[in-house]
Amino acid sequence: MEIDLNYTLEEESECFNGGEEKGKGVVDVSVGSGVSSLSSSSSSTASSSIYHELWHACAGPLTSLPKNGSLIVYFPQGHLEQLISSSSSHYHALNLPKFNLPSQIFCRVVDVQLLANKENDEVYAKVDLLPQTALEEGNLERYEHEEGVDVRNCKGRGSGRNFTPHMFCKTLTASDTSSHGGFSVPRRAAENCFPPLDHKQQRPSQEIAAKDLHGVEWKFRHIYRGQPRRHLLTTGWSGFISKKNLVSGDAVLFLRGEDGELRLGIRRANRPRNFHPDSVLGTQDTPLDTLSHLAKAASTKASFMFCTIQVLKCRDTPSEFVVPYEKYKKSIINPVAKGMRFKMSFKMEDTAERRYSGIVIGIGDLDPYRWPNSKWRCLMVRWDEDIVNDYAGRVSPWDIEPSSSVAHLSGPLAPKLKKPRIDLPPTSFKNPVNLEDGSLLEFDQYMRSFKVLQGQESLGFISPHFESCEVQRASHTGFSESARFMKVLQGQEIFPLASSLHGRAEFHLNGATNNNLTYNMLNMHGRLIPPPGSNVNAILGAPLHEHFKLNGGLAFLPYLPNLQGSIVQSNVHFGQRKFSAAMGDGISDIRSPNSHNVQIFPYKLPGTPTVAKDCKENENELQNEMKSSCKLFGFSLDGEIPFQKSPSSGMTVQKFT
Amino acid sequence: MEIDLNYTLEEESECFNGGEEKGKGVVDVSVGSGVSSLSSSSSSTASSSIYHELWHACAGPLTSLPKNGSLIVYFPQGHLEQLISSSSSHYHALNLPKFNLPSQIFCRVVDVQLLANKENDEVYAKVDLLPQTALEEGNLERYEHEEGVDVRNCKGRGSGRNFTPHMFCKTLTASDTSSHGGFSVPRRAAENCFPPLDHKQQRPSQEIAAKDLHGVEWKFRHIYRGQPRRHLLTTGWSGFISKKNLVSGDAVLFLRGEDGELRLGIRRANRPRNFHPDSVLGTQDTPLDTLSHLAKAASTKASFMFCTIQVLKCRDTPSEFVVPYEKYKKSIINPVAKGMRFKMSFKMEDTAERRYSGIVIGIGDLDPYRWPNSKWRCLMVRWDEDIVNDYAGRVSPWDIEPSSSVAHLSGPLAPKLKKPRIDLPPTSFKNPVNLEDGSLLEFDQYMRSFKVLQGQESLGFISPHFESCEVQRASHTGFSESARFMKVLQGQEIFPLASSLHGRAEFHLNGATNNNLTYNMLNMHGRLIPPPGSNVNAILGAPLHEHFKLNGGLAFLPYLPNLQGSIVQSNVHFGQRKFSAAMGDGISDIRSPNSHNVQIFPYKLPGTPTVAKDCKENENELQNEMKSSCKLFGFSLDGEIPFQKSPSSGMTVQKFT
DNA sequence: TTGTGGGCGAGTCGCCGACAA
DNA sequence: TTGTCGGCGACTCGCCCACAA
Repeated sequence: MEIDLNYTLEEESECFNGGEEKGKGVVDVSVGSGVSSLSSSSSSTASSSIYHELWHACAGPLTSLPKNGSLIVYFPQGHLEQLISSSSSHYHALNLPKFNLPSQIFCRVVDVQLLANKENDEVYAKVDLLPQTALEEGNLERYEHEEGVDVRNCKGRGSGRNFTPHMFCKTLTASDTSSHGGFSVPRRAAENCFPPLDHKQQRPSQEIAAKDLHGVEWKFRHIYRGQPRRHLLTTGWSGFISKKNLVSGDAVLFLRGEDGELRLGIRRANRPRNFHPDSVLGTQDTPLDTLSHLAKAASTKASFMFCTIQVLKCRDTPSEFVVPYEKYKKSIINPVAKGMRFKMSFKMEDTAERRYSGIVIGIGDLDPYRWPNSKWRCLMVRWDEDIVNDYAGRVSPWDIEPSSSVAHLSGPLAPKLKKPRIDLPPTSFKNPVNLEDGSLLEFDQYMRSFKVLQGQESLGFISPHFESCEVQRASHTGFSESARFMKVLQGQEIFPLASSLHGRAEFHLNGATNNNLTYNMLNMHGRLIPPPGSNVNAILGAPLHEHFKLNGGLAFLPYLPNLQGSIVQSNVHFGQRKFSAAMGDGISDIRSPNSHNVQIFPYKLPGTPTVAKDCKENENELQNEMKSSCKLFGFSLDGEIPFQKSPSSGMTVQKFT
Repeated sequence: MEIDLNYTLEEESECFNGGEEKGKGVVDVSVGSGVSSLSSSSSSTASSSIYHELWHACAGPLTSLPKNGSLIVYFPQGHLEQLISSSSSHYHALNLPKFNLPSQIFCRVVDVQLLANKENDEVYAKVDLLPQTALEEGNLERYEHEEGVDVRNCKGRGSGRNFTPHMFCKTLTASDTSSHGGFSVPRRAAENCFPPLDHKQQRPSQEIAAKDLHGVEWKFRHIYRGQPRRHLLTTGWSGFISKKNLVSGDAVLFLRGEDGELRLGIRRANRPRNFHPDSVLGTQDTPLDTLSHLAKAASTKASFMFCTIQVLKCRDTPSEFVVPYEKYKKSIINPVAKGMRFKMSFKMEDTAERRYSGIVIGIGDLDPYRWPNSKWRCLMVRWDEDIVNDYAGRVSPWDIEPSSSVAHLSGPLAPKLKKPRIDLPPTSFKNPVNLEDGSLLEFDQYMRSFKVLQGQESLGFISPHFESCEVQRASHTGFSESARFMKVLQGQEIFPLASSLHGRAEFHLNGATNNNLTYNMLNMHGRLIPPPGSNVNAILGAPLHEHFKLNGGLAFLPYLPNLQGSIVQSNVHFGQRKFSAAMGDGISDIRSPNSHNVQIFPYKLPGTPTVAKDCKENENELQNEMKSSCKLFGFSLDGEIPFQKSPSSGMTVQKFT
């Protein structure tokens, strides 16, 4: 007899989309004696336990959560960093106001809830924190058995070899996700997790039902057929695939509870974030919410504080802004010094643990404007090996274990400085991070060596129009962040002069004819460098006549999607003259780099009243200015500069097509 | 010969979804000599003009825009109000920080751009404003021909009767939007707008192509067939419908330019906003962006300011926060006084204009915390007729025309006060706004009459536990806003004691046994009232044993989706005791009112250390407290109070199912 | 003149075993 | 043991007209 599940599935899907009758939208599994509001009939503790397991299975092996009741140190800065990197890119750290929050807050964890995003099934945790206002750093009595972090490992991933007998997790194949057929269940998995079939029948089949993290029940037809015989999920499967937006490479997992109840979850492949930029907006928490939330809690001295932690599966976005107090304390007791060598271990996706070593090359604030004197990622480090994750440039003191041997910066690095084997000419200098011997240079050392190589120290390189800025710090970190810029340049001729400076970022751009142009860009808060983890699809310093149609004086303004919505002031030194420009929120769409609509309002000299007043004048002046400057610096511009603009809106940068 | 457009349409749709090759994502039609970046071959002015028309056709007849070059007064407060009401409900006015911006800024309009949302084709305008810092109110010379607002009317809507010969607009029928067939083109429309068919053929057909606001070209097969003959769009149509998410009731419009170029636009039916709460998040502008933008502009005294105006089609969400200077000036010169009668005209959807009259019953700040001394909607008014739009309770001085006859409040209203024919007992008092004679009472008058009716002024009504609050204002406005609460109560027994007060909102709840309970609720900023235009799906004052399973002491906490994410502190007077509770961001999902997950942290008395510390204690105390209080006020609770909670997270309110 | 519905051909979905990795 | 493919039945989409409002 064939089982037709189509009708019931139709019902299910309606429920998932907008209905409210079955289950709660958000699963609430309190870690303590919490009641899972999804448990319908069976014992509440058993139900709670299987959800707990399902949640951790979905979260993956890398997830660590603070322990209920433990003392922790909470870093709002890190929290916001995570929120910003995970939420829509409309938010940018630089756009957030300064809230005058303490950079660290001592708290007790009073509740941990395991939740799941209703839109995309992404798991996250909500942690309620109770500030310990009476506690100051250090005068807190040692808490017995203070472990602070509750680590649960999900056993393995990928096909086969699951040591938890009642669970399996399979990475979806192309066949599994195609519209041509169903889901091929691994034999062992079906035998362990699904109810036994009646093998007396010729093609044994049954209906199986499994609830997801939201309590929504999914029904599938489970059949054992084919030659050779195999387990398949057929009817109902394609609906599941499309509703959950699963693609090959994602994984599904099934769990069987003690009572035989089936649960299923999904774990998406590590696709680039913002893959569906609009659908990820459905998250409940925005950086603004969190900030104002915290600010209010702080300003009113509320006894309770709420803090939602989004657990991310992406390895290089650490969610470690809730640090066990003991761990924090240890790192404070043994302060880290510049030049200190250290080790740090990373858990890998495959449950392995890798240890890397490195050296502390500086100590200082990540964001001195908003979070002065913060310990969050205050250590600038250089790794002995290449590391591409978010710990690349900066770590927090509690992340690392100091090594016994303390090296001085001038020691092991000096030899490298003496013989920098850089033989690339500057115009084709594509990747200055990885030098020939695979090592990394201190930034200023690199710069010096570079200048020596160029033999240009007194020539055009530091030309009269170069306004040297107060380099408060020029470190490997800065350099690494510059390298991020460079990574996306795709062969364009540009190299960083200095970056990650407090107050300003300087780029030294290479013109088409090997003449230099100093580009000085800073936003209202004095920082340009995108926050760690963000991708910059920047087009920096494209030669004027090659990539852009020049509609104004500032066609080389970079396209920085991360700055969308922020006000950026750029001061451009062009020849002897200095141009200032304010770039507004005109960058229209992240997903269409070709269609950015940057509005530039040039005002040639300080004091020039307005552009709107009389643009015609400025336009002509700018025209001449441009031409003479270009000539001065060796740009050859064929014919007239196409100088089109609307009279009142300044100028428009358009990509040349 | 049959024309197969499927392939080309496939191409189109790809372009629309993510491609970047064709056209700009956002149409830029500068009002001045701006260049439409969509114009490809034809004369730029003609192309610009037809886009201008298309934009206005899509915007509808109610849209008014500030004129380029004109002087205006800009009200950030109104701007935010509009942004908040149009964007996702994650934002709430009360969550926004105080930015210390001036409530009004004198500006010159330096550019107006007509734009369209890429996600949903919603039209909006971007207006660049240049603050006139030198100008103070009044010392600005009169500007010649200062009209300030550019009103363009889109001719009509709905089927038929279009007076613009080269354009038509048709509301889609069920057949038009079903997957069963194509689009039935009105005869006149096809003849006027589409290229003529070759009627010598038996079934004349052609391919027509039209560009939408984004410059994306849509191709359709246009055929003249059937018995009787009619014009149809077939191949290509269903793709358009599904890509644009059109449903029956929405409208499409076609425009033919001078050169024969076809354009098409859509105008969606006035569905309730937030119909697709997640997809509307795709808008570019968030309240935060705007606020920080403005704050920065103000703090850095930038010469330029950007201001994006989202033009809304919904009639009762005015976008009039950009006011022509002359209009503003007039309203200042002739100040409005309390008691003054006035007229005000509303443009209707059908191009008609209706005039309403009313009386000014008060003058004062809408939001004294953030925008003190603002003229934005500072007039509290009562209308002679029922008005349900956003002007119901408050208008701005420039919205109204003062009538010649100035009436005093005590005059015409006194008779009504003397004989309030209210004969509804308080327990069944469902709708106090519309009294029997259809008129409205002043709030305090209403309250007085009510008390007289009750004969309770010295009894339980103002009971010992009622903590009278500083009623800074009790006006019709306040009352009207309370009425909004009431509108959604659906027969529950509740009436407002006072609301829209500065600093707090008070509700007097009716218990099941006709005993009173004072519920005093305020958020951290001292305001509870939702912003105008928001819908409150509140469940206020539901009798304890009837609608809720009581898991804690505060089961009657209202469900207020608009407060999602905000911290609300509620002080509940229950018997002689006062309970305080902080409600966090636990309300989990707007769309599932049954699944709200309010977390309440009760602290019975000020000074009780924490809940987390030892909940058991408080739990028992609360149990007893609850019981005796209930007894005191005549609630009958059957058996034990089901007192379930997780030990550390306080209490949970669950809807009884 | 135009909205709705039945007829019906073409395309897609999804269940099946064959075959091979 | 299980991923992919061809075969093929069932279903839906969408073009056509009839019919009626």
